[in-house]
Amino acid sequence: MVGGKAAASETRSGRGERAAARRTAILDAALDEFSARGFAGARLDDVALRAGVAKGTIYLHFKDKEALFQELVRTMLGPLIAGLEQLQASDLPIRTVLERFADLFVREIYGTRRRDVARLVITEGTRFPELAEFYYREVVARGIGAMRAMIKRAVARGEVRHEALSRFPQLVVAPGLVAILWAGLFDRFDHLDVAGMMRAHIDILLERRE
Amino acid sequence: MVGGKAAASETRSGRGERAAARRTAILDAALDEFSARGFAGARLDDVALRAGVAKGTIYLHFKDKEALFQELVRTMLGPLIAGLEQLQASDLPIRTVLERFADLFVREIYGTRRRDVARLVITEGTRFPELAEFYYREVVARGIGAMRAMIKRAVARGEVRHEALSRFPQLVVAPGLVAILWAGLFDRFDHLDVAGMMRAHIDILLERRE
DNA sequence: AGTTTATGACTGACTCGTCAGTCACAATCT
DNA sequence: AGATTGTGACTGACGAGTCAGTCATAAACT
Repeated sequence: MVGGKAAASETRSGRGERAAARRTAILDAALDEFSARGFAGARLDDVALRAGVAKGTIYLHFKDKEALFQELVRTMLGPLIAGLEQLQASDLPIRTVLERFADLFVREIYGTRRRDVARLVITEGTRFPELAEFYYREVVARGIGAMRAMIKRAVARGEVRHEALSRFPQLVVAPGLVAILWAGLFDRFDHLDVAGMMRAHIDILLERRE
Repeated sequence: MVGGKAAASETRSGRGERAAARRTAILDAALDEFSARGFAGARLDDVALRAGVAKGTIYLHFKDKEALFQELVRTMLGPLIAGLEQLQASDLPIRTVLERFADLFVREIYGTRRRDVARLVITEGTRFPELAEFYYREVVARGIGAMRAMIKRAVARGEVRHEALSRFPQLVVAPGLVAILWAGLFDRFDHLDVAGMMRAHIDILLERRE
């Protein structure tokens, strides 16, 4: 059992690594509990239990319940921003951009636990003005801005006929939101083919008929 | 004496009327509190205070906190269903239908407190499977069904070129959802012209360029 | 090397505020 | 009067946050 969690041999990985692993375990458990019960409904006792840690340990890593929640969102959604900036920079045909965007969404958000984090932002955002602002500044404003810039270029090139789209980039993103919420609320009654919907959406925006 | 609430056969301003007024006051107050703090975060003491009623009175009208919440949703969203059914029955051009639909949405949902109720369903739905199911059956399934039927007719008539739209009626409704969520989360940073967005959306769906 | 001392990560029983739900009594009707 | 409706102090459970104490490991010493 080399490299077992017991770590009979320590070398460089003594306390620091162990602490980081615990932090991660707590964040993982917190995501499960917050997703299932919401911020107010989640119990830190349960988070501790699920993380295999004593309740007090949580407070060694996070100031309080709210800090744990915010840290969770930042940790999960932060890395996503890079991908956004990247798309904006490129000067590809709009169809390619939108297809990549949809693909990124389905693979990196809808298909992962980030979907639950996104749902948490949506459902708890109103009660965390600070979090909503962070999310707006770091993700939404940039995303909308990038989208708007790309659409304007595409309109100028004649790739997109609907000039109004650049005034309402939200229209481009709307189906993604629906997908996230539908998954949590109604998928058990009526499964939604998200990838198919995104494809249809792009075809409509770009006026490809069938 | 069984049908208590319906028996308003007494004096014009009898007890039945007073009771109904109290019930309404409680529901109003509950909407405020649930909207502001979510289901778990709302306090019945505050609901009572806001309604100008003693806490015990709430329990004369509603079994418990959850029943109050569900009753609130049912009361506010129930009447809406009628409007939906009506649109479905008509055989108007698709553009007219969509314009009326958008108008109905902006005036009767987005512009009223029903917007908050809708947000509550979205944000709390996962924690109330029963409510989510009610909402799916009574509103979503019917709405999606009606929309699908109308789009199919429109496609057959040549009014709509995107056949895929009938497979994903969610695409038609998506901007409405975005509007509701945007209002609660980001409107203070960046105001969204909802009516304008809905108009643009319809133009895109129906391929009117500008 | 072995032995001792220092460190701080970790524990979990405890405290203390909070809040859904109750109930004995009061007010208001008929 | 009796019946109905309303009240708000009270209770019991629950859960966030604390802290005195434990123990594995690292550092210092011999």
